[in-house]
Amino acid sequence: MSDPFALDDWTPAPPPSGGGIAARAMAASRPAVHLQGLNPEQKRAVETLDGPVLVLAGAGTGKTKVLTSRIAEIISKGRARASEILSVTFTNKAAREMKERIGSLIGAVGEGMPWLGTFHSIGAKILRHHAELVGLRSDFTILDTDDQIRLLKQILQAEDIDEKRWPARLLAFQIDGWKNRALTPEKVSSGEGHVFAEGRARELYKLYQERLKALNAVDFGDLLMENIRLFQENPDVLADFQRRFRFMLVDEYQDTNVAQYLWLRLLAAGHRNLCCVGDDDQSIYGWRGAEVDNILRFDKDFPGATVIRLERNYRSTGHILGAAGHIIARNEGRLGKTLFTEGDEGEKVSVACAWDSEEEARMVADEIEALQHKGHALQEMAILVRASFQMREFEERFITNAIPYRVIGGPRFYERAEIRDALAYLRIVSQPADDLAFERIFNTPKRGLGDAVLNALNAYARPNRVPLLQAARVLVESDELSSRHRPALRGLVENITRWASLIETTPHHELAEMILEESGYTDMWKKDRSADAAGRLDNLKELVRAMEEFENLAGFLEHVGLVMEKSQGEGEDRVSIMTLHGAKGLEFETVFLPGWEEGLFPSQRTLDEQGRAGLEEERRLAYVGLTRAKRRAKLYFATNRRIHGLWQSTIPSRFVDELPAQHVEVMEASGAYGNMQRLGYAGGSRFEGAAPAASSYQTPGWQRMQTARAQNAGGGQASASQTAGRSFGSGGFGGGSFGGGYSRSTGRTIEGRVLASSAQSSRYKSGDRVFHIKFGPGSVTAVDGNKLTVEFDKAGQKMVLESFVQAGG
DNA sequence: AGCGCGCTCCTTTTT
DNA sequence: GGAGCGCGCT
Repeated sequence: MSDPFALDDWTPAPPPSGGGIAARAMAASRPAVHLQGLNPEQKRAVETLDGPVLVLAGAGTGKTKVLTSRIAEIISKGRARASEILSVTFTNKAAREMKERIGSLIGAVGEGMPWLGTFHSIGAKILRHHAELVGLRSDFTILDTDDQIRLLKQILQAEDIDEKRWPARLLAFQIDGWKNRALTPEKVSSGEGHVFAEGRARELYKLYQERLKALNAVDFGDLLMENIRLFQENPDVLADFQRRFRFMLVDEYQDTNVAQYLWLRLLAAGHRNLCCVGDDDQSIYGWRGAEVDNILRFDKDFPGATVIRLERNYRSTGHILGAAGHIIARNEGRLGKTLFTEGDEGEKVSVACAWDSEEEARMVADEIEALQHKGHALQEMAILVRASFQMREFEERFITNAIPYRVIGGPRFYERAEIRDALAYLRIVSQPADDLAFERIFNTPKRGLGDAVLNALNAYARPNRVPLLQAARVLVESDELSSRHRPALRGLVENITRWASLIETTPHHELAEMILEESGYTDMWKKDRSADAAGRLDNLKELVRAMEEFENLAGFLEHVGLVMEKSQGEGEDRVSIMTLHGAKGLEFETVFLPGWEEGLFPSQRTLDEQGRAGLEEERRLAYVGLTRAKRRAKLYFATNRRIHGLWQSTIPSRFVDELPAQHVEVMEASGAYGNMQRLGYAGGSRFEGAAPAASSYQTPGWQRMQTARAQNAGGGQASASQTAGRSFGSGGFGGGSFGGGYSRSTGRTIEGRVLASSAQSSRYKSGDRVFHIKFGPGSVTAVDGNKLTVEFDKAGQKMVLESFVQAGG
């Protein structure tokens, strides 16, 4: 097995040379490639190496260029080796991009950037190396959201908490929230602990952490939180890392949460060479724990920090920047930047009104076709929506118009049921103690094993503190199971054992193929008549193919949860459909922004839950959307929209009103739709009469809109109260991950319901009278470890487990 | 153990 | 409007 922590990687570097002579000579002898083409601010951001630096990089100002050039600068000046630079990103995509760009900047040296990665992958790497210090083994499993919820469900059931009233998802959300703030169960304030299940939240959180430890598992939040604990409890370990990381770089700093901030602060306390790059105006992840405050107070957290603003935009036209800048200027509590361009003004941002969402989609589709005829590539166009339910309408329209499109987002590859099943097989083979994996595949494909068998396994496993697989091994040798269940379970156990024995000798992707074949898993899908079965089989093949890129099974499993992504039809000329969130960091010639209506965008729910802060975040989202456009931004709103099945009349988003008239052009309704449009919005819209004059922007329509808005809000439409009353956070998490019903039938564990008294070895001897739950009274005739041979009064001679009998009878 | 009905929910998403 | 989930029936 290759060790990702090559010893060399961990030996302290020679003392900092402050720019070795050789390095300096090299730097002087040839022009520094990485400094070419940087503007003065960028150059300053690249060359200010010492001390804390905050680079406020507006949209399209060359942020990634600065980050990668800075790394090149550090290395070429000989200030640190590649292995002494920590650079963190949020997504694997960003990390990959940086690796590629560094590679092309500094060539072969770039290969050795072992500490470039996401917060989570770097956290995992550190944790694996010091697992024992936080009560884990180094082969710990990383649970994803799905596993997390399954585990919480078990705990809720064991604690007799009504899952209807207190859904596991809500608890998961709550726990994630605490972990985002680096709060261990002990640190959760008792007030906050009361938010769930009559004040039992804290206790449940604690139970959950105990279960994780028992399973040798961590969830995503732990990857950071356990790192912090590791550092705080082991100053020597922390000091090692502080010494090691001579330079630290952080991308998208505005998205960091409290835990990430603490982690960075601990590590940066050594050399203090921390460079954070971000844009407070693009902070759109507050709802999942990001603290804009981190970036706003950077210079207080890190006294003496150099703050550099990048405001020269290389992406968008003047009109687009003007519109975006005017909107974002309404936010309070920002550091303040004004983007400018030396390019042309370009086309004005257009705003158009549709009667309903169907017409909106049609207008967009027509526009796309018109642009296409003028020779524009579909690849350079994107539809950015606020919520994914808006996507369907566009897909339908594009299908009828035969416009090729791709939906970005959607369920991720490794969240798909068939992939998770396959991974569970690989996990149980590679880590026999992985109970969650065992439970998942235990009756998938169907083997006639259900809750009854799982309960029996647990009844043995828990008191004896052995994994379920081990319990199964023991139980199939006894008569505890009916003649129907035993062969099925035995078959599974023997298969797993055999597969495990092949790990060392069989190439891992071949082993995977063998497992999927022999377990009957591929057959299960081959027999499945549903429409998506073929796609699932393809996905399984894709999974096996992806495995080939990894060195071994363990290496693959480590990365799959954190890193794997689905590659979909890249390179083809298609229109992209995605959410505004998903569009961050991307750019397109033409951007369509539909659904600018009150309630949808800004989202009513965000407003209800987070008030002013929520509104500002929505406004940043609008800013992000507009600044994705290089040459054309086209906004739309509909006057009617079906929400939750009912038609509702809607009013234009306040963000439409916030657009500056001089950068905006109001589109006239064209052709057949015009009439409908007026019908739909009698009297309210400044788009009525459709005079695109700037003046129509200022007051009259605005006043009426305010009235309409007030009426809408006051009119007590169910939406507001309904929304407020609903518990939050229950939606979301990759809807499709649990696909078919089959995956649920793996059953659940009733935890803590121990059927038999606890087992101690050799409690019984020959001749003892015992009572068995199933077989009734009998006499022990032989003892073999924890297995008893009993002559039952009614059932005859059986071999049973000690933990299933009681003395007497 | 497996199917089918009916109830409830319904932003954004990474790791 | 539609999908998922749980329960209850067979």
